[in-house]
Amino acid sequence: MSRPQPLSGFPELLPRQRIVEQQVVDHLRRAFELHGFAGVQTRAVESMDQLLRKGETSKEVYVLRRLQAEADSGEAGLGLHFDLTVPFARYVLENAGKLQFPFRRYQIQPCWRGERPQEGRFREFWQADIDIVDRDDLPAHYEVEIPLVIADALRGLPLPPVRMHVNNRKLSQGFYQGVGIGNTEEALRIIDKLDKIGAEAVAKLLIDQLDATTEQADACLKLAAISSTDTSFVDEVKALGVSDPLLEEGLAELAAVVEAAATEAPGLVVADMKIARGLDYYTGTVYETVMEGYESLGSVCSGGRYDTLASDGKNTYPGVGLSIGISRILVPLLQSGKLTATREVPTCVLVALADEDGRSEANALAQRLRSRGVATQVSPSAAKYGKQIKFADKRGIPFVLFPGDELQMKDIRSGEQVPVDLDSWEPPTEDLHPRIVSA
RNA sequence: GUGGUCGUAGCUCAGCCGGUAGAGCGCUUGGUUGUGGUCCAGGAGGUCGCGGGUUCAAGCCCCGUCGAUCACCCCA
Repeated sequence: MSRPQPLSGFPELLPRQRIVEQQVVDHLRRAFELHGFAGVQTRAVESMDQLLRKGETSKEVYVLRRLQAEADSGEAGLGLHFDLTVPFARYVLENAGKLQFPFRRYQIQPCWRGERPQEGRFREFWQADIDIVDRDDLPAHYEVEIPLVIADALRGLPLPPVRMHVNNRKLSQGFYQGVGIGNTEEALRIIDKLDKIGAEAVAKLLIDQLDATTEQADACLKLAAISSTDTSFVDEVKALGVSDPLLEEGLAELAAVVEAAATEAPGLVVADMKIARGLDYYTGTVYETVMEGYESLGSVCSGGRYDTLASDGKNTYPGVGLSIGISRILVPLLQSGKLTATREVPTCVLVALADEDGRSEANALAQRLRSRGVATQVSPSAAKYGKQIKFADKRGIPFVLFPGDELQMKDIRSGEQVPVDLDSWEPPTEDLHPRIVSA
C-alpha cells in the first residue's frame, strides 16, 4: 500500500475536527483578551542552552540540524521549544526595556517533545499559556487571578468538568523544614510520586534517601493527605502542630487562592497538599488540573509561580502562569467521537445550480449572502437537485438556495422550503457558523 | 529511550489445525426525467501495514521495520 501512514505522535485532524480545535482556540483567545492579556508569538526554535537552562529536567528536545552542515561546524545548537514558559521567559528578558510591567500575555502555539507518544501525549502538541510577570516583585494576588482566568476561559466550552488541584510550595517546604527535613526539594519530588507508588513506598524513600525518621515521614504523609475545597485545610495543617514562617506564608497564600476560587468559580479548585510538580522552578502556588472521566490523561492544565525563571542578573522577573494542554484535551475527545462539529465546512448556504449557464447568476447570489457575513458556496455542478442537496447534506451544510424567478431557501434538516428575500434573510444564529457539539 | 499487546475494504470487524479473502455500514448506479434522507435491485473497492524468512503452499508461523495502544519515564 502506497498510502502514507501517520507519524507517531504528530496528530493531524480532519476538517470537522479541526473546526472544533479552531473554535476552542478562538474561544480561549477571546476569553484571555477579555481579561486583558496581550497575545504573543515566539519562534519555534530556541538555543539549546536557553532550552536546557533550567533543566536537569532532562526534557526530550528535538534538535535542529542543517542538511548541508559540516559535521564539525560549531553552530549554535538550536532546538524546538518543549513548552511556552521557557521561550516566554527568554522573550521577557530580551524585550524587557519595551514591555510594560506587570505584563500579562497569552500564547497559543505548538510545542514539541521527543517522548514516546501515548493517549493524550504527543510529540507535537498545542498549548494555550497565560502568564503574568512583574519586575522584581510579583504580588500574590496574581496567583489567585490566574486560575480564575482559566476557569472563565474553560467555562462555555462543552468539555467534561475539570478540577484544579492547588498547592503551595512554601507550604510544603516550610512544613518539611519545620519537621526538620533538610532537603525539602527532594522531599517534594518524593511526595509527588504518592499517587503512583503509594504511601508506604513514599515513606521508605523519605527515610532511605533523606534520612528522615519514621515520625518525620509520617508527618509528611499526613500533610499530603490533606485536601479540601474550602479553607478548612488551614486548620487541618495547623493541627499537625508544625510551626514555620514559610509554612505560615504558604498557608495564607493558598487560602487566598481557594477562598477566591470558591466564590468566583465554585467547584473548580481543591486545595491538595500532595501536589508538588516535578519542575523545579516553581516557588509558590502550583496547579494541576484533571478532567472528570479522563483522569488517566493526567493533568490537562498545569503551572505555577516561578520567582527566578527569568533573570538577567540585574533584574528578576517573577511570574505566574498556567498552560492548557489543548491537544491533550481535544485529541482523545475527537478521536473517541465525544466531541464533534455541526458540519465539516464553514459553508452555511449552498446555492443550487439549475444549469451551467446559471453559474454567474448563482455566483452573484452567493456574493450577496457573503457580503452580509453568510458563508456561501455554489454547487459544483448542475446535477439533479437531489444530488445537490445530498452534496450539502454530506457536509452538514444546513441551507440550500434554489435560484429562479422566485428564490427559495430550503432548510435541509427540516425539509422546510420557503421563498426568501435574499438581502434580508439570515440563518438562525446557531447556524451561521459551525458549532462544537458533544455527543 | 526500555518492555508488553495489536495492525485484514473508506469505517467497525469475521477469517477454524497454514490450502492465495468475507460481513455490516459507507461509497456508486438504477428504480425516482431537477428536491436528498426510507425502501428495493445492481456495482466498484483489499499486493491482508511494509520488508525479508520458513514451507509444495503464509492473512495465519519466524525476524526486522513502521504505525496504534498500554506500562516505565516524564509531563500538556
